[in-house]
Amino acid sequence: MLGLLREPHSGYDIKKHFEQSLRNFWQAELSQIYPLLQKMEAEGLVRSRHGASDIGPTKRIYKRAQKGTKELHRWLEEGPIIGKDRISYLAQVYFLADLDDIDKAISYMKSLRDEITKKVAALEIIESNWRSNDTRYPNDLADEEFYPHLTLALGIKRLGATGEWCEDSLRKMQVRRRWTNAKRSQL
Amino acid sequence: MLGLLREPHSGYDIKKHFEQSLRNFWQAELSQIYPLLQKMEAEGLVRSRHGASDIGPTKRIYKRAQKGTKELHRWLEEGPIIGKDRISYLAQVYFLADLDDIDKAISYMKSLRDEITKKVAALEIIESNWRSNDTRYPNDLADEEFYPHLTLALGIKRLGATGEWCEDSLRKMQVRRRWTNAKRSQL
DNA sequence: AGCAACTATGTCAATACTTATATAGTTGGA
DNA sequence: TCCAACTATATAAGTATTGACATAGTTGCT
Repeated sequence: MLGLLREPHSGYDIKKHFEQSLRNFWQAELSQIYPLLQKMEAEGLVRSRHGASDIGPTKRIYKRAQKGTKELHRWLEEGPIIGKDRISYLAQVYFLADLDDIDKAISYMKSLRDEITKKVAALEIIESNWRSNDTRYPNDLADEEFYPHLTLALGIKRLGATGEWCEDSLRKMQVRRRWTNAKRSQL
Repeated sequence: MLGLLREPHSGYDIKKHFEQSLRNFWQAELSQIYPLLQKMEAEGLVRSRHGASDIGPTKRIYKRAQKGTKELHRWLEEGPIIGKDRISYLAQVYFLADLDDIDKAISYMKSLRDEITKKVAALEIIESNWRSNDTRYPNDLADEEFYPHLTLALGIKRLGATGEWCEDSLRKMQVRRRWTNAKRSQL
């Protein structure tokens, strides 16, 4: 949130950023955003002012204070935070054997593949819009776009790899099913 | 945890599983594990008994109850949980421009690359041990090993892709630095 | 004997996060 | 006119998670 508040934003705006560009690696609900903004203001990390809205109630616009910028830079200069990734569906794959039903496991993997395929397609559309909207692409992107674009590229690359892994796993699972059935009919 | 408790384990054992096989996609602290085991026992999802330890205090051994198995299967049959992934370092990359210092950004990316390289190496060692310890590899793995092995394979594949992306990004950043410096000296 | 490292269980306080709920104005369509 | 969808802020209750601390036995090294 400190990163986003280099530019002035309302809580509602911030939520939109989480739903759009940040969703590949982080998410937050409004009910987490609003109290956190208040807390950060109390700590002097951000400052707020009122802003009119074209529509709906008055906005409260937050912007990072000098102290907030310091804190953000401190965090960035600590170096990469690794080993805290969380991928929920892998926890499910890990225990798929428990179902004791390879057909259920295969349909799980198929729906995972389908979801991944959808997400890759969605990200590729975002990327192609980026290319066409910005004639300077790719070498002359502004700083504020360069790094977000890198994270998008990784998102696409990782999802692509994950999709391949799904196909690969499905093949292995199907071999396994045939093999298990053959073994069973020998009894 | 319900997945792990198909076999009897103590809280301490479970922590070790999180540190070993599960660490690529989930983690948990002992201070989360112990209270959760108690809660799950109160809910009838797991049962516990006492077990002697070769060393240290008496263990409390938990095992999944029928109700816990039902709950696990319900969760697995809900289908893949997607869009809740969390990758902390990408949040940092996204805001690297804020540092306003491409050299700092480049060293960030270099240390990210180094960490990724280390992790790939570590996972590859685990994978090669798997191959050599199990002569039946890869077609005849037991069910309980087949799916964990799939998640390991994805971990390696994704980290590999991430490593490539780091190199790629570093190249782009270095081009960018030269370009920015050239522009500056024109002034 | 002392100490570090490891096994083992647990609590407490604080922070992070989710889900449900309340409020209220605007826009556009049926 | 009503209703759905969207803009906009906020709180309450509950769950998840982390980090610090407390306790205690064992092993191996110095």
